[in-house]
Parts: sequence; C-alpha cells; structure tokens
Amino acid sequence: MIPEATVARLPIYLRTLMEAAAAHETTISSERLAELGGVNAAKVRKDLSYLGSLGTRGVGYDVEFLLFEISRELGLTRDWPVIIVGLGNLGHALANYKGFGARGFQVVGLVDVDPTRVGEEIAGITVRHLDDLPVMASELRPAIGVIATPAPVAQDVADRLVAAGVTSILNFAPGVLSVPKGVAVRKVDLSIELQILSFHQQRQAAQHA
Amino acid sequence: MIPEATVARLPIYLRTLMEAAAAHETTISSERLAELGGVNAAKVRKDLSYLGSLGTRGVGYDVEFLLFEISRELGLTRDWPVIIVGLGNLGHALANYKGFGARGFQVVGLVDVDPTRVGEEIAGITVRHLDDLPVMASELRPAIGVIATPAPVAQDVADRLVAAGVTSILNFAPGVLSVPKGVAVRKVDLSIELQILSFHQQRQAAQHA
DNA sequence: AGATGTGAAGCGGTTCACAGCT
DNA sequence: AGCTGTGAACCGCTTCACATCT
Repeated sequence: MIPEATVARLPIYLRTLMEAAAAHETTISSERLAELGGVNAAKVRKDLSYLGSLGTRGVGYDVEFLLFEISRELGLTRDWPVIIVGLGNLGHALANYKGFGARGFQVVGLVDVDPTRVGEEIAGITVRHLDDLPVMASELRPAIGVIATPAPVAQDVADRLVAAGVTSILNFAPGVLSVPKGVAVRKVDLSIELQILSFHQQRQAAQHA
Repeated sequence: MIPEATVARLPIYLRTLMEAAAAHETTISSERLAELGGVNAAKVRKDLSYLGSLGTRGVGYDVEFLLFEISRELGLTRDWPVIIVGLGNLGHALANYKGFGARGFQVVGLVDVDPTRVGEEIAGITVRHLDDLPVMASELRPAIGVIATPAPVAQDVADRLVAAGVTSILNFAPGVLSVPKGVAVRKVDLSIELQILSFHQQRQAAQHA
C-alpha cells in the first residue's frame, strides 16, 4: 500500500514533470526531480518505487511515462464531478476558479441555503437549494463535495453530502467533521495556517530581541 | 522546543476551548478536549505539557487559563499586520473575508500589478502597485504576506516580500517557494488537495467494483 | 478516586548507503 | 559510469501505561 505521505507528494511530482515536459525534457533524474520539487532525491526514488519500477538505472525516468503513471495512480485519467456547498465569499471564488476544472475536476453543482442566492447563476451554473441535494445527487453523481459554508452548518452539510453518496470532502469550514469510515476528508483552514505563522513570527521576533 | 506537529494542533485546541468557554464550561479534561478536537487524549496531554504544567491532577484544565496560555504561545496576544498580494478571484475573497481579522490578523495592505486593479478599493483598502511594496513596508510594517497570484510570479513576489521584511508567508500559488532561512512559508494548494481526494476516490471506487 | 504528566514502547516516514541494473 | 531501487539505520511523533499529584 502507498503511504499517505507519498500520496500527498505525488501531485508535486506531477506538476514538476509537467514543467519538465513543457521544457521539452524527455528524461529526468530523481536528483533533478527532487530539486525542482523541493524535496530529497532518496525520497523521490522511494516514493516512485511504490508505484512500481518506473525508471531506468543509469538513465532516469521517462517524463511522459512517469506523468502518465502518476496521473493514473492519482485517478486523474477520469473526471470527478464536484459540488460546491456555500456560496459566500470563498464559495463564489471557488466556483469562478478556472484552474479548478483544469485537471479533471468538473464543477457540476452549486448549492446554498440563502434564498437570495438560490437561482443566481455563477460561472454558468445555477445555484440550487441545499434541500435539492438528493435530487442533484442522482442527476449529477458528484464524487467530491466542497464545503465553503460557515462553521456551524458544516457538519450538517457533510452529513447531507455523505447521504447523497459523496465519498470525498474538501472542507474549508473551521472545525472537525465526523464522517463514516470510507469517506475521505481534507481540511483547508486559513485561520490555522495564520496561527501557525503567528507562532513562527513570534519566535522570530523573540530571536531578534 | 515545541514540536512542529504540536504547534499545528494548538489552534485546534484554541478553537475547542473557545467553544467550551462559550458553553460556560470552566474546566475541561484532556479526554473531553480530545473528543471535541478530534484527537487522542494522550496527545492532548503531551501537547499541552510542552507549554508547561498547566492542568490540575484529578480535575483537568482551567478553560480560561488554558485559552490564555495557548494564545500567548501562538503569539495571538498581539496584532500581526497582513499584506495580500494578488487580487484575482481568491485575493478578492481573502480581502473581504471577515474572519481574517478576527484573531489579530489585520489586513493592512493590498497589492497587485494589474493597472486596472490598482486604485480599486476593496474592503476599505486601496489596492497599490507591487512596486510600492518597499514604501508600504516601511509604512505598514507587515509581518505576514499572503500570495494569491498566479504561479509564475509567486517566486518574484515572495522575494519582494522578503526584501520588504516579511518573515512569514502564506502561499496560495501552486509550486515551491524558495526563501531564506528564518522565513516561514505555509502552503495552501487547492489542486493538491483535490488530487489527494481523487486518489482516495479512485481507491474507493476500486473497492466497490 | 480521578485526571495530569511523562518515561518507554511502537510506528510511520525519512534518509543513508550501496547493491543491482543498463 | 551512472542512476535507480531498496534494506537498514535513524528520527520524530504517537500511543500506551502508570507513577504522581490533588
């Protein structure tokens, strides 16, 4: 089984390889891949070895081949329909975010509870009511749900998404979500990141005192 | 020294404690704190022990006291001026994000290169040009820089922020930033998160096949 | 009695160093 | 000769289990 930490780095290799491909490099060493990706070369080799024996000793890795293998491993050779719940500041920005659909993530549905927002069209998609989720689920078969709601309703939204068959959730609301086993949750929490930076900032300041 | 992993969890305890305080609980056990924060009780105790001996055996932790101690450790007892660079979709949303300033993070400056955006007023702050950064730095003394630009210019922006005296960076642009030692960088990468979810989604699908 | 604080064991991930292949 | 693939050492974090204190 591929370690979680490795999975989290595969996207980095993917991006790095795309840059290499764009620069017309056909082959790449673990050394160079590591340098471009900001990691250690041994780690690159170990990570890639989990996907199989993909390189050629004495030569390196074939850029195109590796791109394909990683894409396949990450499940990026197919499209994943995405539903965004909560269209405040952030949800709006996400709905309009172009790079979103870039690699196979297709926003297929937008959901909110605010009656003034329901019916609005954002990035070509009409916002529907949270209560419509079951219907939308059978229509759109969403795989990934993005929660961009205020914290207090995030758990309820998560429950509804899970009930609608979503098994992957990207949560921007602060707080812990509890979901059944088999449902993957990734959390993006701005205020946690800022607080971690604050800690470093304070330590930095203490050193200069 | 406090382990990095512990620092990353302190904000979670902080939020949990604020909920407990709001519910008028005056004392809390590691068990309960763990449950609310979605972690293990032994971990809570070990984490908190790095800040000192803050609890009372047989009783638990005093909510208000612990709130203060964690806040202080994270450097949240003072304000950190924040500058946002890049006011596209995301930067805009960030500039308007209220919860941002909630705990001592004050957005003091907005920067872009697009002449059509420079001069625009967002959330009461006038957008200035990237070239003004040195001047803004001496005026505003920013501690934290938020990069919400397209990937290709992120490194240049980071260099300028560092030159302007910023020692903490929150980077929303994909890719690796190289910064001098002593500068802290936290990365928030939407597409990496989605790709990790894609991996789980694919594994999930494989299991149900 | 009850909950903290912590040595020690356990675990996952990183890094080293080199055998093995081209 | 050169670079991959990988066993083994290492490291940091997690978890256990219990001595310690109120």
